[in-house]
Amino acid sequence: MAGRTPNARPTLEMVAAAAGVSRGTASRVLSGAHNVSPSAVAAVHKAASELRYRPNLSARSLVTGRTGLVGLVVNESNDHLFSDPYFAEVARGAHDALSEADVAMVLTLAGDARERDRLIDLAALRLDGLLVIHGHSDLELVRGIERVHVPTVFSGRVPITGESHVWYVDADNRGGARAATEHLLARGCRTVVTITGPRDMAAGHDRHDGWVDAVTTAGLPADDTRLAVGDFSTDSGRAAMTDLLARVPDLDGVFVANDLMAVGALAVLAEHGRSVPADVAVVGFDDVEAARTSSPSLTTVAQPMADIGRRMAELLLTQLADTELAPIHEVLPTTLVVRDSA
Amino acid sequence: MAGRTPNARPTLEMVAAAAGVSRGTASRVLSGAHNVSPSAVAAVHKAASELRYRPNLSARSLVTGRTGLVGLVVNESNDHLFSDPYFAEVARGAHDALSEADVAMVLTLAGDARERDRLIDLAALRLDGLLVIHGHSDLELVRGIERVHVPTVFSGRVPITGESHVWYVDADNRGGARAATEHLLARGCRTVVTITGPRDMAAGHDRHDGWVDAVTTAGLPADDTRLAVGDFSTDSGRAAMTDLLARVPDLDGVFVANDLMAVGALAVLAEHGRSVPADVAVVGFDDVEAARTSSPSLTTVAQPMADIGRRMAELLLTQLADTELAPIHEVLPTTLVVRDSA
DNA sequence: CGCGTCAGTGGGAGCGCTCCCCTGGGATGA
DNA sequence: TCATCCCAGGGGAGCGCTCCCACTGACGCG
Repeated sequence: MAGRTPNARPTLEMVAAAAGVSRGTASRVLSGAHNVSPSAVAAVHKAASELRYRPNLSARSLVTGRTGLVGLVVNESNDHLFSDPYFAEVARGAHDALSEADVAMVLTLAGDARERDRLIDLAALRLDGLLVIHGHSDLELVRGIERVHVPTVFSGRVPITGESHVWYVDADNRGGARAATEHLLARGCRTVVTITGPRDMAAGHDRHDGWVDAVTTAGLPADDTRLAVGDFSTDSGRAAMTDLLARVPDLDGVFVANDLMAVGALAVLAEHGRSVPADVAVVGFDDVEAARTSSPSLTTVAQPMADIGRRMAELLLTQLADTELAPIHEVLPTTLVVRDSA
Repeated sequence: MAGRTPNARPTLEMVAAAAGVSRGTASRVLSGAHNVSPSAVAAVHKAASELRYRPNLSARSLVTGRTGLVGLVVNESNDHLFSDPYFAEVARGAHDALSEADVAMVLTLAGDARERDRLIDLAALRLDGLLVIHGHSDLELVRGIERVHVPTVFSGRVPITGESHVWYVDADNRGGARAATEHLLARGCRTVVTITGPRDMAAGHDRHDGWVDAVTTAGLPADDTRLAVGDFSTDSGRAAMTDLLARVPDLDGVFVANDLMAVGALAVLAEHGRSVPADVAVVGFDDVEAARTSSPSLTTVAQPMADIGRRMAELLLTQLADTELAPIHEVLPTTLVVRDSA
């Protein structure tokens, strides 16, 4: 009685029968009609919608070799990056671009080695491509992905030497940092220090370079005595600012490599009685919510996060369409958002 | 020359041949060996690993009717919930439980009607089940999902009347709110007001009820004059607190339905010269990062977010294994975390 | 010693689709 | 008028797998 398929989903065969054409013709109609008469097209569409036909994607995949599935990989061990607006925005941008192409996004974590291996397995098994939100540089991950030959686009520059087929989309971290620092200089700051991110993250590295660019161009010193290293967290920003205040008491401008650390720096500055921006001007990076709500509100560098995600998805689609393509590296512009802190 | 499959992936057939058994036997071995001799098991495993065999999941799905794909649905229109720790933690818990069962998680947004329809389409098309992180109650979404008969588990109570097959996992919002309010009462607060969340979110509704429970049990008034409604954002917490201070000047305890609003309330209290907790004691809900870093640090109700995700996944897996099961509603306990604000 | 039983195995059928080759017939050109 | 071309459409093959049924041979029991 109650078989395994009480009301079995209609198949292409049934649609074809209802439309009075063959399965082949119905297939042609349903996947971008070529060489089909208008009457057949109409009949098939009518039958399909009447029967509420939905193609069986497994069957399609079996023959096309495509799954229509793309992995969204986050390589952070804990949930910091995961609950981060950067992740959220990039994911949303990617989601939008992908869903327009009828591709679904599989969320995968690759924080530790076990998760990484599982991901690579999964990718080889059923994913057409990978979108990797690449926090700290994870060479193991890059190598693992290359080994299984799955088309991939990274967010953030991937610092690989040698012949590598890595595609990526990044914000212009260096240019943004340079612009931020130049803004400080233009305000009249003469002792511009920086709080950088971790060295093993391309974003941290590049933003540091941008600061160096601007400071040296202005003929000022950009050595390590004018710099403190944080880890992109608010607490590390506090610590770095405290450290810098002790080492460079006459500082009058700070470029902080992200907003969270900048908020920490702002708090320390206030505790030390330094008025912002009168005594010390501060510029952050990212333009997250906290930049608007801090006091004073934070001048910062905005990066087009949703666009990064969207562009990653588009490049992946391109790569999927032509696997032989040479790697593309795309750098998206940043914009300085001037608020009260500088 | 360069055909479409330069080095074609090995098939089960090839593994079977290499192991000297039939395809049927190889299949049996690879999917939980039953009635297979130890020697055959060993031979198949050896051949499979030597050939680096990976089953074609599309082929498997085609015959089993299962895709091994579960949708993770977020029904917020913007990225607020999406970048929220609640989402991050629930997603992580679900991810862990699911990946242990070799099920992948497809991230899907269902903020507006278009996205919702697309999701329902997608679900009917290729998803075995759905995990819905249900912010505001979206009846359209619930109905749409029921229509396509896809097993689903919601996060958060789903307030549906009538016969409905909804499964959900929720935190004990009402009990947590009651405990929070009782804590305020136990400290000696006599005029305990509340800032609630939106009425159309079950969490907002239930936390309000918990406050009512505790306040009325203490023989105190719990009417609408002692309450202000926010939308779970920091700004709305500020507004609500300002409003309450004007309407109930002698208030000495505030139960705020989430931490973000509580942080806003704390700021307003400070601006009005009310010392926390000496003049006014404040308790929040959620135990997010901000609760630890606010000043004073926030006493709050922690909910087991990762467990909610994990449990949702487990219930979905149960449901997948036996579709006839009656709906399960699970409520997970919360814990009061006492810090400085109360 | 013959029969039934049962673990172990082989292999056919078939999931629903796309691809591709083939046919039929109308339009075209000689 | 007849050969040629081409466009629509039909339908077989086959993707890689699981399911199931039938078969084999070893074993136990009457």
